[in-house]
Amino acid sequence: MDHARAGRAHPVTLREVAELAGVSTATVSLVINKKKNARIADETRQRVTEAIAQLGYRPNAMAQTLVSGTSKFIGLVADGVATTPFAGQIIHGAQDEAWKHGYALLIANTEGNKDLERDAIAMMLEYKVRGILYSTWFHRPTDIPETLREADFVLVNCFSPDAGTARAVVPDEAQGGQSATEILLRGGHRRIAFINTTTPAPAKDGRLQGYKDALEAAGISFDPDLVLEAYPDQEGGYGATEDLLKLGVSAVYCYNDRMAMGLYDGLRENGLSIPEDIAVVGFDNQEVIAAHLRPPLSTVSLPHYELGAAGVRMLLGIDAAPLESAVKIACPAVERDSVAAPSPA
Amino acid sequence: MDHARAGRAHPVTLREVAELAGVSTATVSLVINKKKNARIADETRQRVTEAIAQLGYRPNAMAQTLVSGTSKFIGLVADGVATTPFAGQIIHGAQDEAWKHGYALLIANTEGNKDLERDAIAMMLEYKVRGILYSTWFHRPTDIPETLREADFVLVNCFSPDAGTARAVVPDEAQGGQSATEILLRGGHRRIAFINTTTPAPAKDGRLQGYKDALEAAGISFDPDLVLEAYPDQEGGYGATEDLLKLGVSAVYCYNDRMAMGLYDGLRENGLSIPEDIAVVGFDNQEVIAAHLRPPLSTVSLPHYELGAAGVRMLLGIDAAPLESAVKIACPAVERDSVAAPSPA
DNA sequence: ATGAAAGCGCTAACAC
DNA sequence: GTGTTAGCGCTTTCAT
Repeated sequence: MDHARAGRAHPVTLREVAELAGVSTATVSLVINKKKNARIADETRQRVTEAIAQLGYRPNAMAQTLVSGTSKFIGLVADGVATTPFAGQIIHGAQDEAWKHGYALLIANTEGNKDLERDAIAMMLEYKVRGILYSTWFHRPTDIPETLREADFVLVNCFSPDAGTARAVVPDEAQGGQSATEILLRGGHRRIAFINTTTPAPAKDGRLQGYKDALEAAGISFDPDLVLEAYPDQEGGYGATEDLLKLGVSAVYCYNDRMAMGLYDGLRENGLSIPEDIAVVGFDNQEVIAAHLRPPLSTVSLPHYELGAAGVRMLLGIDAAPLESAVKIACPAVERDSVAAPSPA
Repeated sequence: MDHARAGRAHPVTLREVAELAGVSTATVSLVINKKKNARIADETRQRVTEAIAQLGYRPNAMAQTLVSGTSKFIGLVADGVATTPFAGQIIHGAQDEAWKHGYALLIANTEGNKDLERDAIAMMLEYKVRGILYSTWFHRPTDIPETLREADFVLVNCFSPDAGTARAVVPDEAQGGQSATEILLRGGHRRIAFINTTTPAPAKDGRLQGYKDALEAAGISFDPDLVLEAYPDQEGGYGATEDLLKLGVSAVYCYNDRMAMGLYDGLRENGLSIPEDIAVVGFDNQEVIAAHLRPPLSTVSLPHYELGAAGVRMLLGIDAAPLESAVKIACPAVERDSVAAPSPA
């Protein structure tokens, strides 16, 4: 029988294992860490392994870290990703990738509270994290807390207004906007409206730019009258219905899925059906919504998971991370049924 | 000027602070930890404080932990809370509460992978966590991994089938179901349908029980014919419309918000309006959906944030945590506009 | 009121 | 091949 539980009362130490196995602590350390050029007799290794199992020994990571100077932790400070439905995927992606490289995630949600943020960063520094991922729940410029610079860090889903001063990874809004528009273009639409947000943000500019790019590539000239603006939620989308209808378009690209959801209601109230009477695409690919609207919404995905994963890769030096400008992650199109297949020519 | 950044190259140690201040390391340790009965001359304390600031000293938490034997970490292993939109609030609640007591959260998302789970728990044990919160993204019974017992732990949003063997905190499904039904009862409805889920789970039984309890308390006898079942998502709710309409009820209580969302579509297609023709309430209070449906959905909240917070309180011994049965957290009603005020008598 | 010294559990030279 | 030993940075008696 083993003593797997012994750890609770009095943690088993390396020394105890060594004593039981009748070897020195150095030897035990060597077999545990499977050092390549550690020539250990098979018989000895055997005895040690047994002793470890028998005592239910677990290395004390704190002691290991103390010796090596740096822990196997990666800190993730978030201003609200844990709070926000889908941005939580940033955590998920970071945690998976970190784990893959033997790191554990230490997270702190600050809700934008600067004091809390400072404390969180201090805590991470004290625990000798390998580095810190500083993330925001929506893509935006951000100030970099002074103390953050004491650590190795990368900005995730945000970037510094002072270029060349920090590594960062953000979604490629323009490409996303272009992909969204292209879904409509492929559906045979030529006169396409864009309901943008009223709120200033990189996404606002990027998604509009992508729309223009797609139009241009298709040889359609941009018509500013086809761009509406509304608050980026269901109510905003619903409220934009009337103005949209005056435009005489056959398709709409919405700034986000929530607006598309509201627009669905507005359109339906006007007796219009999707995609027959009007095609719509959203942006964000907010699962609960997009996948389950009637009809399911074609949209473009905000790559939160990838942002988190890329962030740790950049932090660990696995992916290149230029200081000059943020790395952009693609926003892949997710086609569902809110855009009909093009009618045969 | 200070050397706040010095930490990067060569972390400042206690010893260096001591040297600069011209005192022993013991003294520095004392002023840092503000020991109560440490009589330190004001002047000395002053010099130490200055030295700390000047060098930008940060305690090495690993060394502190090594000495004390237990870290200021609380582990959170989740089978998918980071992945699932609203269950992420468990992380949020746990993190806030942990922080409040000076603990940091170490999280691991296992996606239900048992190997990963074992590794995650091992890692937490090695980092000498104060305890572990073992959580699931939906309320359900769960097996307790052997190694988990090596730590202090509490189950969050799940419970052990073997009663009396683990501390646990779960949502009070029955009370929630009762509250949901009561919203309808208060709206003057007497003939109320319940669209339950087809998937077996504590929620299925609890939410039904609550419905029965509310009816009974109102003196209405339970009619099994008024209970439908469907898959717990939008499509399920939409698909149940037809059967529901045959029941001749004036109100429906849906197993969750997603079903309610689908039902909205079904009802609308039948020319029925909410809440005039039929009142509906959901369950879960999934923000993106419930708050933004047309009309906004009255529902009952799954207390994820509270579950996380209560979990750490139980772990730290702040809240009582009986071993016999899971602690239940209330699911508060959130009234919006999908149920009309009762018509005056 | 402050310093000296032991040691927390582990790793890494360096012996033998 | 394996043991000895010196720390990693800190806390904590115990002296003084």
